[in-house]
Amino acid sequence: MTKTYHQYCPVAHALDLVGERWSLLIARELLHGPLRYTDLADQLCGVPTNVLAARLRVLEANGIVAKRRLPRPAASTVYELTEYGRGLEPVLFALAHWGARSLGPPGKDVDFPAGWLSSALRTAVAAAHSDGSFEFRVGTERASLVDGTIVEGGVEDADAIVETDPAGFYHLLVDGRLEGVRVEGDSEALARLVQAVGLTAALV
Amino acid sequence: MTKTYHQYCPVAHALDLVGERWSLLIARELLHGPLRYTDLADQLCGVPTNVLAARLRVLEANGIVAKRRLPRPAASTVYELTEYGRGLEPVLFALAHWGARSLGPPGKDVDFPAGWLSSALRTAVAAAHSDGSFEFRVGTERASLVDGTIVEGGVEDADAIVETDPAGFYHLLVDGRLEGVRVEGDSEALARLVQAVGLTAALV
DNA sequence: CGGAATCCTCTTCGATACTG
DNA sequence: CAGTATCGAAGAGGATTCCG
Repeated sequence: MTKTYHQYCPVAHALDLVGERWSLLIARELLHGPLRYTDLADQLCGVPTNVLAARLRVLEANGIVAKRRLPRPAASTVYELTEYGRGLEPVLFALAHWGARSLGPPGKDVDFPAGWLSSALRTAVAAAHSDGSFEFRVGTERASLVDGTIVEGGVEDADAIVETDPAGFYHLLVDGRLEGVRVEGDSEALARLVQAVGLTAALV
Repeated sequence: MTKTYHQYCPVAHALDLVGERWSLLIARELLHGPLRYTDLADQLCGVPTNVLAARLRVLEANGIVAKRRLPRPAASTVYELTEYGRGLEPVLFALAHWGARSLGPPGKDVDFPAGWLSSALRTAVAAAHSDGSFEFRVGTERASLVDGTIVEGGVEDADAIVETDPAGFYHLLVDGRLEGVRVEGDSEALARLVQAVGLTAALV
């Protein structure tokens, strides 16, 4: 790395490692699991190929990302986070919590990738401790929260089933607003969940 | 801002706001309180003045920083974080926790600004809940931790008094190592504190 | 086809000098 | 004190090309 802040400070040092453009978004993608170079480039959607290659090189040199050659028959290489790299999860959660407030609800033109709901749910409730089971239905997506852990798809005997659209889901978890949200079952449990998430966003 | 990631994602949006070089370090400085332009430039130590001006302009436009003209007799302007800007604290704490691990202990050549110890202590125990009172003595610095809140200077009847140098302080809180650390009083309470901090670093 | 390296343009950065 | 102006160097963005 040629450009460093030259400060003895953990924040400055962290930014020396992952503060360059695209680096944290690469980490965000790799948190979901290993990815090939091309898939990474696709999902980041807009990163120049030379920049992606340069970032991966630096991240690998700093022990944040590891390059692994798949055994057989795949015959391709994947990039994955090291243990230290996975330590970026709370950083990304904190950024997401902070950014969500000013992001605003999604417009109708936003198209979400498959599986977005469970990711969004995981990010939202990351630091909140919640009891009970909840099933969320947004568009064709299904994801559930069972005693604090995320489950893809529905769940039997959920305490509450929450059905809404992406904008309603946003308002529910970011503002605590229930407009456009249909709740079946224990709406008080949901209210407690929302409050826990909201408190987290405010406190943590 | 002319350069955005164009993604509907809270992380990408957060980085659109504070992902540019120097922005988060500006926020870090302003977390301690309002600062004048020149003091900000001094403490960031190396930021080009045009870049600092540009960052402040963007941060202000996005409601993260506010510019305020001091009433009298000071006749100068200060920059301070808005409420939304103060929401970056957990982001900076998360970055600091993550960065500390690979930062390594300070060398003898590092010179710390006055008051660094209480800041470092606050960052280290940010998310840990701790009981008891501890007084830390590092060089000429004194800072204390009383039932989870930071106090500048010493404290009476501390459960434990911890005396060490900056490198020992680093190892104590980052690695949980006690080499070069002298403890008077309840060393078990200190061990619990260190464990809480370490768990936090690993989990959160 | 996956995984880049190259070329080119444009913007930004860093350093210094200068001004209301 | 609080910035703006200037300028060379570095990095980003976009398209294309190359290699196994």
